[in-house]
Amino acid sequence: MAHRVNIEDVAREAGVHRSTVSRALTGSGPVSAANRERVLQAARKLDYHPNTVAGALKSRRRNTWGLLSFWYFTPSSLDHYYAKVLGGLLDTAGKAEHRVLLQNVVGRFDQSESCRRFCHESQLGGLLILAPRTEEAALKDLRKQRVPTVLVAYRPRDRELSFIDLDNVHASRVLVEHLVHEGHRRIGFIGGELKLSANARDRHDGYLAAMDRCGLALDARVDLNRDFTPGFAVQAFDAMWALPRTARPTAIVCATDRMAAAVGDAARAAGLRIPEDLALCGIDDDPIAAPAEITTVRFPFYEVGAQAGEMLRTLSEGLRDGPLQVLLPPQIIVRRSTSGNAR
Amino acid sequence: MAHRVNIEDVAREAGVHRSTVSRALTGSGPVSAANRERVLQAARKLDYHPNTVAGALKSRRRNTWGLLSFWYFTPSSLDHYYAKVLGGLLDTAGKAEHRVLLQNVVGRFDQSESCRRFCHESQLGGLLILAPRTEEAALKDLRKQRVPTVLVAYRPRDRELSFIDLDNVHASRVLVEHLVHEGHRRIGFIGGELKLSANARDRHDGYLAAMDRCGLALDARVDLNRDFTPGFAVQAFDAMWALPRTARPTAIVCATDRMAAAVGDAARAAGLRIPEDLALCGIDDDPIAAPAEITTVRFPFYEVGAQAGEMLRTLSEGLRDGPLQVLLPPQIIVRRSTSGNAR
DNA sequence: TTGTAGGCGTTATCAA
DNA sequence: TTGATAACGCCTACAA
Repeated sequence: MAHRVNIEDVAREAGVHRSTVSRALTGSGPVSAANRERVLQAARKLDYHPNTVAGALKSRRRNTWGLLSFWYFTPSSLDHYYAKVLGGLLDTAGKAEHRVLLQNVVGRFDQSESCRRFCHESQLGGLLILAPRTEEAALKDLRKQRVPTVLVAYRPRDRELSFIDLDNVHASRVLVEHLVHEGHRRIGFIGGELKLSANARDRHDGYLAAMDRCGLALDARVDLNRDFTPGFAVQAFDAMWALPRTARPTAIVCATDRMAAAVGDAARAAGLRIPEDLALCGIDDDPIAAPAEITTVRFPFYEVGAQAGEMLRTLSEGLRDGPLQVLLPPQIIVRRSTSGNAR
Repeated sequence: MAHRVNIEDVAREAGVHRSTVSRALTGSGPVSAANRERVLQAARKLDYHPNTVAGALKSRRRNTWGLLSFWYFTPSSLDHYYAKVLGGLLDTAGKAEHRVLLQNVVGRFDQSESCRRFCHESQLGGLLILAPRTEEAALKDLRKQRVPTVLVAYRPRDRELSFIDLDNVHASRVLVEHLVHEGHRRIGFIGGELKLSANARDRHDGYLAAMDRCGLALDARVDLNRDFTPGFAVQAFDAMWALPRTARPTAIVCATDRMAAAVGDAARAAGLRIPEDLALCGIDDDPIAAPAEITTVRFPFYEVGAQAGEMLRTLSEGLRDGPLQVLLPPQIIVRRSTSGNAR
């Protein structure tokens, strides 16, 4: 291993004591202008970069944030979501002069143990947890650690935990309102398993809330929920189209873009024109949505990461006592599947 | 800040000296069975996790790898690529008991300075650089640092640098051979700017090599290269279709899936059937390729990250003197756009 | 304004 | 096999 230049080398080069070098470079104390200049020159000449690891050890300042994920990097369209969240976090971390350390855990694991190990071993100043499913029991004893923790893209039942999540209720609400604005009155919904998935529930709740707010009647025959597969979506569409003409919806909100795309294909195969005979929209802004020209809502993943970082900063500076809880609204993207005028 | 249990606490609890605790936990020296047991119990009881930061400082062992990226996390389909590479790297790092530290630099920057700072400040044991374009000049003096460095998804001119990249030449070669196998003889190519982009050159080179190997004649009128935009792809297709009937290609390899999709739309609009009248393929396995049913090649991004990690390990253990240079071949995915039988 | 001394938590090197 | 001691590179009192 080559010799790494350290603070002592700079001190020798500049002809001062190492504590003067430290003060000059961190600005943590008084230094004469002449000495500061000498130190800066020496540092530049020797290409000195302070060892922040050692610095953190002494100063007990924790300038590293950890991102602990329980993620399967399989061929899945969700990977872009991971990357964008990370991008936002990295930007915020950079501005706050914090490093970001990653750990991914797959398979069987003890979430609580993973968190504690990660925090302690790496001396984290903050922890972000990115997991499709989070074991809340595991998180309870996390608060005993004094490491600020934020759950990303997961809304815990325990109201004492900080989290940032996407507002799925808002998503379907906005879509229904858009459809109403386009003149639709009979609006159907095709969604996921309400009992198992909080996402499915939220997206469905938004539909119900918007229908209610707009004064539209609900009809169980056009509000079908089972799972997020495109296959079910097509079945649901077929069932709706088997209804008497006047009972059929003129527009359908699907819980995902992939479901909407599948319904679109089936509808076209049945001779329907989109959006003239049937308007369609989905949720997620999946890569499939743009080429399929499906109206959807896009979640601000980058913002999730960026704000998660801000939350850590707020929490660690003790600016807030209680937990921080944020829901980010999605942005609607109108495409041809709901509007003849779009694009 | 709450008190963190340290090695001294464990020593007191176990009734031994802290150096015995260290030896017992790291296995770096002799410890009696009885004492080892006592130490392990005490550690478990106190929920002790060694501060790896302090340990690394003393032992001068560098157990952190850095991933330095120059990446724009913009709404781009390339983000899934970043995530998959990262996934592979994290898995390898986990197995090697290394942490992964991230840094992303956007905008104007001095790559050389970024690298040195990152390595030194964070005491990295290895550095991965993930950048669409890498300043090679900046990397030259990186070798003076004794930090093992691997360029990811970039093939430098300087043959002394270690890198891992995707085999773009192989990609188009495989596609041409597939088309020949399907019976095509007149195969066109639509690609990017050969002067500016190494990717564009490689993909074009593979086309030329495969045509040559298959004994097929080249025709400059059906080998058009300008840029990677779908707009250009459509122009190129129009130009090819303006040719005399016998000069037209029966199949076209596009340098990207997005270009292929655009050509497919234009061709269908012109009344052609895909693949009967025109076979089409692209490269990248872009999210658009599956729904558009376009034959393509998929690059093993996860493998890139995983192998990049292995390369760092090899380099840091000094198992190899020279640079490590790896090209990973893509995998062809046959879809309807080239084969009536596919799917 | 500067230098001295001590310690952050761990591991390495001794001597016992 | 164990314990004492000295680092690692830096920061932070405090004293000069």
